[in-house]
Amino acid sequence: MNQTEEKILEAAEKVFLKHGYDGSRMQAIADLAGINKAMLHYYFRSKDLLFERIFKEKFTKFFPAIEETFQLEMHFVDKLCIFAEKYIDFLIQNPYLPLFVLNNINKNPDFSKNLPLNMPQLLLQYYLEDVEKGLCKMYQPAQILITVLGICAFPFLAKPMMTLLLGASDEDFFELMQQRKEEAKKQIRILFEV
Amino acid sequence: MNQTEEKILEAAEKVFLKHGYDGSRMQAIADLAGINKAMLHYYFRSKDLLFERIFKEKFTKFFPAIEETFQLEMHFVDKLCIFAEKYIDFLIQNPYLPLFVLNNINKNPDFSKNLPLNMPQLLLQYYLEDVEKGLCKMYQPAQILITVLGICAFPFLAKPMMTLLLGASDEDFFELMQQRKEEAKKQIRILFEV
DNA sequence: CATGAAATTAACCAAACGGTTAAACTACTT
DNA sequence: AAGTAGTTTAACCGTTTGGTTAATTTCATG
Repeated sequence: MNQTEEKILEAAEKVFLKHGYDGSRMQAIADLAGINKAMLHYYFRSKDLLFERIFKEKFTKFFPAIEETFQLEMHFVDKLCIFAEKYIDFLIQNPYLPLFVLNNINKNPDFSKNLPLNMPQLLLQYYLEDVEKGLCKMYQPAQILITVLGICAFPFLAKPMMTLLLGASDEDFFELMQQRKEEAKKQIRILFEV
Repeated sequence: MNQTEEKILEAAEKVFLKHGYDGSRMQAIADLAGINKAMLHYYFRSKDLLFERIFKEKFTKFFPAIEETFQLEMHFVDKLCIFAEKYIDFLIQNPYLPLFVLNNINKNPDFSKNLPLNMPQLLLQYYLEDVEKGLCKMYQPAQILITVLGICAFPFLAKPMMTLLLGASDEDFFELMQQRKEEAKKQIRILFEV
């Protein structure tokens, strides 16, 4: 890929993730990329299209491919624990992803509707298999998704709040999330194991 | 309070909650209030001040006063269950509150820092009392806050996502949150009861 | 009913915004 | 060295934005 194009995408990602669509300025992206504003339009035509480019990628990453983990031969609960740990690890490196994605699903649900997304159905499918075998406690499918995603992603949605409440630095939060991995697995076992 | 002032505040609340600070237009607020745009500045001077007025109120509501509930003579877990039910009931009527508040804590942490807020310390204080008495499982204080708030508030942060995932209507989501109250209490008991 | 302060409006303003244009620069081909 | 297509820039454009102004309306008080 073109070097300039890459610089633009890197800058756009940072600016959009931090300020959201409405709060982002094309000039700010250009400045961060160290190029002229006209280049943004030369490569991506419009703010909308540049944003879509970034959002699609982030949306996909926020709902990760889970086949690899969930095809393993083990109990669903164990798969969930592996997933949780990996997912939290990923979010530690992308702490602003959840708030960004949720905001833009909220703002433009019709656009998000057209993006490919099979993670939730897949997760529920594997879940129900184990429930039928009596290997996993029964909950309503919707509650499963809320609970699992909430355990993993909520801390990151609430990161600024936690910083406020606990006066925690970025390093403190990082440490907290390291511990959260164990906490998440513990909770998942308590909630789902028969 | 002045009738016009009230109309402005009602309109501003709706517009700001839906579109956020950056996505909101003073003209849109004026239109919704059915008045001239200059009136906004006549009563509130600037967009910033009008927004602050709304945000302060929403921030306070998002971290509700919990003394009343937690001063009751019962186990902490039972208090938590009462709190969770009341809080979810409140959020059912204010579903966009969590995303709004979290976004603006994130955007302007310094401003939020100056707002009064004792709910978290209070909650932890009551928690630790019961832990010492051996009436409640031991967790790290920070994890308590994340877990409890996450159980209650995450579904509302994820509302647009859930709508996307499950194709749920507003009524479906309302029904889901009614059930969530029982789910939340169940989870709290499983997680905290000795 | 006169009057003056408060409330309300239409018209306006400067700055910021996303986007365009035409010219200039770069690098490769012949 | 001339030509050419792709890249980059400075300057510009029309619109939108938050905010202001001066004039008008409203209304309680003497």
